[in-house]
Amino acid sequence: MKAARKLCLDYLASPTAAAVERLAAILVPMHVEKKGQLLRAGEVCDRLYYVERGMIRQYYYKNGRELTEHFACEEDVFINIESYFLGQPTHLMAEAIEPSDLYGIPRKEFRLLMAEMPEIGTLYHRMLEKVLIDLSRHLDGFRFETATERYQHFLKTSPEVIRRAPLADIASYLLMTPETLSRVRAGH
Amino acid sequence: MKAARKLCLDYLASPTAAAVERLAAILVPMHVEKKGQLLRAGEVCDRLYYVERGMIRQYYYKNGRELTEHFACEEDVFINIESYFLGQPTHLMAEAIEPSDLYGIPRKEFRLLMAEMPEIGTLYHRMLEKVLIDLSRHLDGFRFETATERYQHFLKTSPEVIRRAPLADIASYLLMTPETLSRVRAGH
DNA sequence: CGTTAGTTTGAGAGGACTCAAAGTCTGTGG
DNA sequence: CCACAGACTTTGAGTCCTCTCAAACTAACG
Repeated sequence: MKAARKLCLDYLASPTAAAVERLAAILVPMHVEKKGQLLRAGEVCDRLYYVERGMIRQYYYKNGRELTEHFACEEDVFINIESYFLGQPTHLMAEAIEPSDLYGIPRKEFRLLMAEMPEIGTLYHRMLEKVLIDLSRHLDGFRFETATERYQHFLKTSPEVIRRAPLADIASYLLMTPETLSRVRAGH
Repeated sequence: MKAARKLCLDYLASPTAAAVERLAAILVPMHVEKKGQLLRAGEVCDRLYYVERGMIRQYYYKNGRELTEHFACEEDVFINIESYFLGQPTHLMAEAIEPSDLYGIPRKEFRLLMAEMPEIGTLYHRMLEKVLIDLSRHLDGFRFETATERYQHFLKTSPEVIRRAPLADIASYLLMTPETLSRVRAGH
């Protein structure tokens, strides 16, 4: 209930009590230990996630290399974009970097709620819009920036992740090797 | 009317006649000549765009360099993400690469329609979902790929753009200099 | 048909990669 | 509570890709 209210407040100017209540009713609380897998390759992700506590890392494999695609911290919503939208088996996995408490929002129930309450439809719009903004800013940070600039920029926008996530994960997220990140960090 | 129907069919399994009609009523037809500016820096973009004919390029300046962020061709929807969602003046501009016919979907009218017809809400969801999928695939194409690989991949997924857009625009879209793209294309 | 924008080619410099090895941290079991 | 094994991070050397700067070439448009 508390999580549902927080979620609504994050995305709606003045959520109604009814919306909060109905949303709370479909939220699925989850707990994952450190290094626990939330989602494995090949599974279909039929829920959206809201992080209440901890930190989640979405990652996948490419040419035998593990690449981190996204970090989600407290109060973040994260989505397995292709799998959730298209209902396809995912190549994107998710694991907890820290012990984490999450809520899942099941796709089907969420859709039904939207059809019933336009307010929930708006909530979903806003979530997607935020994800889009974040993604497009992240992409912008890659355009003609050096490894040092990418790191500095990320340090400014997400100091929490820098502090709490393993270097190798941050490195692949910032499109560089762990060696390069280590040197960048040392100021070489 | 024809455009509204096409748009609905692109995103909804079986759009109702009412939805098509109401959508058609708010569409704003536009024509832009080659090199014509659709949107200038500092303006607020309060509409979504649907391309009926031609090709549009979204771009911005970074460190004195012009960077192409997105190409939109026939039947594509494109959005000025930050400006449209946040109502802020944009740094992202848009110009026509070819003479183009577009339709604008004004934000306010679109929102009102959504509140009235859940079907239109779904239309909007689907549009955002598609933009997200495209963006996330585009980003994936940048992770640890060489200039040659980025080009080959883009050639496969968007041969039309390669054929019709200027080399310099494609180059910045693919995160390389025009010189590098020229060499890549020549197979050096 | 000339002027200008766009594309190609060349040479040299530098950032980031790879492979390799040393050093440091962390957690588990004795 | 300490010691050791494995994971993580740092440092080093050499290579290669892509950048920059520069100039030649080509195409497009008035």
